[in-house]
Amino acid sequence: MTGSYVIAEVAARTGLTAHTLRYYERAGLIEPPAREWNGHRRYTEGDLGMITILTKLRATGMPIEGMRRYAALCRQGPGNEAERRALLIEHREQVLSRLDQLQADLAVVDLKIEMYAPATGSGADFGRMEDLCSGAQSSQPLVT
Amino acid sequence: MTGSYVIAEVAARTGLTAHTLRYYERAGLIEPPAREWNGHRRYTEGDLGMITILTKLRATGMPIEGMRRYAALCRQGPGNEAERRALLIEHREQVLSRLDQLQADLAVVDLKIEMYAPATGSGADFGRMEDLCSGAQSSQPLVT
DNA sequence: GCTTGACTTAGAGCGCGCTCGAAGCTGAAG
DNA sequence: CTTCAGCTTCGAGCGCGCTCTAAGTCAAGC
Repeated sequence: MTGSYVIAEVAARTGLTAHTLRYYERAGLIEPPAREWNGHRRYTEGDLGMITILTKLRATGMPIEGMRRYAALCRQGPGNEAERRALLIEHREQVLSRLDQLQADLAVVDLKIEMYAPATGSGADFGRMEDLCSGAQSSQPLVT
Repeated sequence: MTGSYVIAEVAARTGLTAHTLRYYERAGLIEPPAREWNGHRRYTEGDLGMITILTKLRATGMPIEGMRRYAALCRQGPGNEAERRALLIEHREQVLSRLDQLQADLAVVDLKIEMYAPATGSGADFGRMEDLCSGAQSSQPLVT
């Protein structure tokens, strides 16, 4: 029947390790799930869903603290959907600008790759590498 | 005369700190630059170019070790352009697949955002959050 | 002459996100 | 009864990429 998983099953389904799941729980990202009589965690389908969305937030670069805040809102129950939404939207904005930056930086790498291209008909001669990237950087924290 | 910078100038232009520049040097990413009589580093225009491309590699998620390998090839001098190119191309592949994954994960977040949308004409009723993300994950290391 | 500030070195410390180890309990299999 | 696998807790350790401290040198300005 749908809806009861021991930690190893959740690990298998979410791609996290059992260790990480416990860590997330300690960190306040996950509701402490119900326990069996012997103390073993029993995760519900809903837990699984929450964990999954958390992994997506993590995968898109949200720091643990942000996840914690989102999880706190969810735990508060209905009524704060606007806040949750705002949190996610702000995160999305950040991801999008990270994506933009990433593509810009990658473009420079691409240019460099072309400079290394074995002599093609296009006659790409070797410019000096420093001509590639002039001007001050964005002085951002170099987030990945 | 273009082409002589003390460390603070390089820091200003690259967005790195002087500390980080020295660290990169220690780590084998940067050629130890020439020194003035008093021991102060003097970076050339070429150094600046190299550092800049390194920051692009870093910004696109290349680990220090990869940068070190690229820098080593560059330091070896001409003749290994194919190798450098291959290294950069492999990196590009990785960045591109990271971008894909990032977009996929972001799409899930977007979906979630829509679920939180204030009641629109489209009548988005609240599905259960776990319906969003079913199935096993990619079990990837959750790279950012 | 003294202070200030930019540089030098070696090496320690930190923040993040896990990751792992040790010791202990339980239930089932041999 | 023994062994094994899988869970439990607590807390330490780790890898990465910086980031900072301390102590020293030198040059210029007041």
